[in-house]
Amino acid sequence: MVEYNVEVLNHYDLEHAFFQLARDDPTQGFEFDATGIAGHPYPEGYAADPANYVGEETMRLRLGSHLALYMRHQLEQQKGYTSTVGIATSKVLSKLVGNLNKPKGQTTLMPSIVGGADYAQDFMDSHEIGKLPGIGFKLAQKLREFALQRPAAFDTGLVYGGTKERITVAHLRKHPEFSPEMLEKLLAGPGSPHGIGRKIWSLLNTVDDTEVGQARPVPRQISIEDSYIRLDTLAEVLKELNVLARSLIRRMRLDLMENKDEEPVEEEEKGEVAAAKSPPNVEKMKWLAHPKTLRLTTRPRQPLQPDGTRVRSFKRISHSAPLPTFVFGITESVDALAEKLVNEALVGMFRKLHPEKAGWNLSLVNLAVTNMAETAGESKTADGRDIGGMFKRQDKVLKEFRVLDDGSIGDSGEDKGKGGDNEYVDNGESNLRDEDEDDGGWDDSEEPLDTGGCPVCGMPLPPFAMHAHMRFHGLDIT
DNA sequence: GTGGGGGAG
DNA sequence: CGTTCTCCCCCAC
Repeated sequence: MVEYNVEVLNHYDLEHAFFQLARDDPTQGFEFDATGIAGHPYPEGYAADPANYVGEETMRLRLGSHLALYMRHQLEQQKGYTSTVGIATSKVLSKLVGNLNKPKGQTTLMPSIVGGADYAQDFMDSHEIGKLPGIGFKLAQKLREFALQRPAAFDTGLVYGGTKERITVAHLRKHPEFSPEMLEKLLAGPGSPHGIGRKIWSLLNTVDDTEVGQARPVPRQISIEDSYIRLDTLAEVLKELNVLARSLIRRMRLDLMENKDEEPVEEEEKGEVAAAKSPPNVEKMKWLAHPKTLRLTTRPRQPLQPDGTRVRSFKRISHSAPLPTFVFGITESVDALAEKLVNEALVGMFRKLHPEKAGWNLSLVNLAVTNMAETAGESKTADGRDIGGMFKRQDKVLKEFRVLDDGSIGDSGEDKGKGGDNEYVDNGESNLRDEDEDDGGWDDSEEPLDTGGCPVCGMPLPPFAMHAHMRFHGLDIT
């Protein structure tokens, strides 16, 4: 999963981008370059009428769609990854519409504009409750029980997920007692997030103010686990702990180290190749983060019932301890470090978890390191070049270059230029540059764009708006 | 900081 | 499809 910092688009950036897309995108409706548009159909002629063409939300969604297309294109060109994207007014809605065209597609949930209809809500209403992100098996069962006024049956024999009942969001919302307070009573319990009732109520009403977070340079934890048909002797456990510890230390070296001068270990370098040649370039490698805590988790198998059946349990128990610092040693072999870790830490931890000499039988063992103390001096985010950067490099140009607008294009409510003639003021620079033949007009170079101007008219443009802008010039570059 | 619950992919 | 493995966040103590 790749996260981009889309939130860095500020209003000033958006105002310009809206304007570009508004006039450059001649399709003005459902057929702009997304693979899917979900929404009530526009009435005949609606999209062609300039009066209907200025909603900020619509503009933002169009911008988002173009940006998504651009990002997917870049991701595939530069990294070879295909991807699926959803574009909507919130994270949850984006995620849900993203399901409509996959793989290798994108779908935009357009705002409801027709006769007060609320497509987002209709869309939300149509989902089975357990399909919503954030509502897992446990919450879904409670909600189904509430809707049905009886325990929700689920496919016996199937251990996971499956339900016979289909309770939709609409079903729940229409329930006479449906309210934040009621949901709080139903769903709150020890350990559950505070205000979960209101949160779920909002979610079902398409209200979701979850922020887009920054991608982290290193994970919060690294864990290795294995499951077992039968694991009930200490000797076997020690052997498995050794296997897991070796694997964990290799993972730590792979994910938490980087070459001092070069950039982090390349993806292709990870995997077996790099693992095989550890410790690699001992002198050049340094830790990006030092986990402080070691955690051992097991999942004991339930004892047999009197009737001979076994209750399947997924409850885990764990014990944590400070991570011995010798595991960061890079001159010693992985095998030696693992052996030491088992003897000096894990055996003791295991005894805490399972004091009895026998009688237990483990179905799973997990080994994790957590509490990363990140090494200072690293950039805090994992992003390479963020989206904001594409705009910021153009700031100087854009500032001399205010789009003068009569207000019909998106109402920002802040410092609009005066005048009403929709005129661009050329800054005098012409920014002709070479185009690759096959990139659809997008700049695939690693270099920051120059001013990113249109080769025809010189107008500064964010790269992902270039494609639409060329169509505006009547040049078919697809 | 530790231990457990719930969830996502 | 169901299962396994990994990772995430939240909370009480």
